[in-house]
Amino acid sequence: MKEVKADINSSTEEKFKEAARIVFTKKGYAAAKTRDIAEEAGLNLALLNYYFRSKEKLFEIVMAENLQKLFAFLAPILNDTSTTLDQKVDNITEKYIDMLSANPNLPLFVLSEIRTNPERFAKTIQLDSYVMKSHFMQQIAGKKKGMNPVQFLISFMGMLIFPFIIRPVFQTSGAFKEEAFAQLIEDRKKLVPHWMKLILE
Amino acid sequence: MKEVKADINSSTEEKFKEAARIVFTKKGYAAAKTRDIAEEAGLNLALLNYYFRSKEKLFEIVMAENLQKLFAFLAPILNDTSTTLDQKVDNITEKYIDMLSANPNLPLFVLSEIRTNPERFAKTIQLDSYVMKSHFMQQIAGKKKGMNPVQFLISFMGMLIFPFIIRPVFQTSGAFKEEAFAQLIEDRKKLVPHWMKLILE
DNA sequence: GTCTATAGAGGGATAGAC
DNA sequence: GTCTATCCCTCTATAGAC
Repeated sequence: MKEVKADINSSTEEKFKEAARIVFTKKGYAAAKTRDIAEEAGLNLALLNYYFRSKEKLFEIVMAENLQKLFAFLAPILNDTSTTLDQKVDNITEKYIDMLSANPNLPLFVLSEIRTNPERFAKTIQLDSYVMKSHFMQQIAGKKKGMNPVQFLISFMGMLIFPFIIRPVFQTSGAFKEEAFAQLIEDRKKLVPHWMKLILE
Repeated sequence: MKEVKADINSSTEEKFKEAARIVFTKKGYAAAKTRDIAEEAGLNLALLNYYFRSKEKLFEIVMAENLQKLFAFLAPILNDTSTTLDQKVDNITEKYIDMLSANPNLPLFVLSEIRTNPERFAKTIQLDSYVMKSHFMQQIAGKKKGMNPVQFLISFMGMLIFPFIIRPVFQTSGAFKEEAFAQLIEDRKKLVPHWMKLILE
């Protein structure tokens, strides 16, 4: 079914996946045409179906990797019983901002697709075990008695993710240059942990 | 859902616009079919083109009203020179959460469409005059010398908007019931202003 | 494995009767 | 103003040559 080539990253299959990442992320599933993807990959349209059978299948593969990027590496941090709450906040902030800086369009793309087609994700996302009942959440509950830990979680995630979501607005309105935005993001590595600790005190 | 008097709200044109709001918001521009909209409106497909000439035109009308809802009522609050910074924070929080509760899918829909087609919005959004240089931003700059007011603005907006954006994730993952989410949102009317004032101290 | 050509369905838009 | 029928282009997917 699949021929193993010398260089994985330049294989036909990988070219399609990379092109699909770009086109899907830019336009969304419905507006992305298989022709766009083939052109972006510099390859023939028929080959796309030869390798992936359908647009839908290719999308599922790309999206699975995106979800992996967004959620997977959080689990071990959230459930590390050897770190304090403050250390977790520092750690997550640093790692998440770096990851999002490398993939700035990921959050809005993933969230858009979940919104327009929730059924597709119903089985994929398992917040309950890894996040909602994590050591991290228990630490929050222990630290600040009156507070609902979910409130803190949503606020913290929002502090990290929202700037990337709102970026297109600043960009198209001309209110912000690319470099100014990058600097603003970088500054948040210090600001966000500081603020979140204020909230927890 | 909308049960107002005869004339305007039950006119054919208004039925299409209401149906378009629903279908566009649910599926996004590209995935929404004009046939879906006509069916949702309980009207004939040909009539859609008779009234709006094209799918694109109908979308522009609906989106203009959405942008109005999202941004317009902020301007007078942000530029009210008779209120303190704290009052503005309270005021915006209350009004914005109410508006978003009534239109929970609005933010993600609008942001998705801006992302997939930024050109369409380049002229529409004028952050500069009404927001970036507002009395609100000047008050922040005056209150907390070292801080970039934009950092505060993004964080504040994120605190208000992000829960609505992330909701589909909690919903599809089954981690949250509808009522639990509504309560969580309601609680934020108190929490968010409290937190934002901590950050400003 | 890679190509050209095309089948076949979907969907935006219009003609024309009433 | 509202309908039915239909045009016609676009897009996914496949057949079949090489």
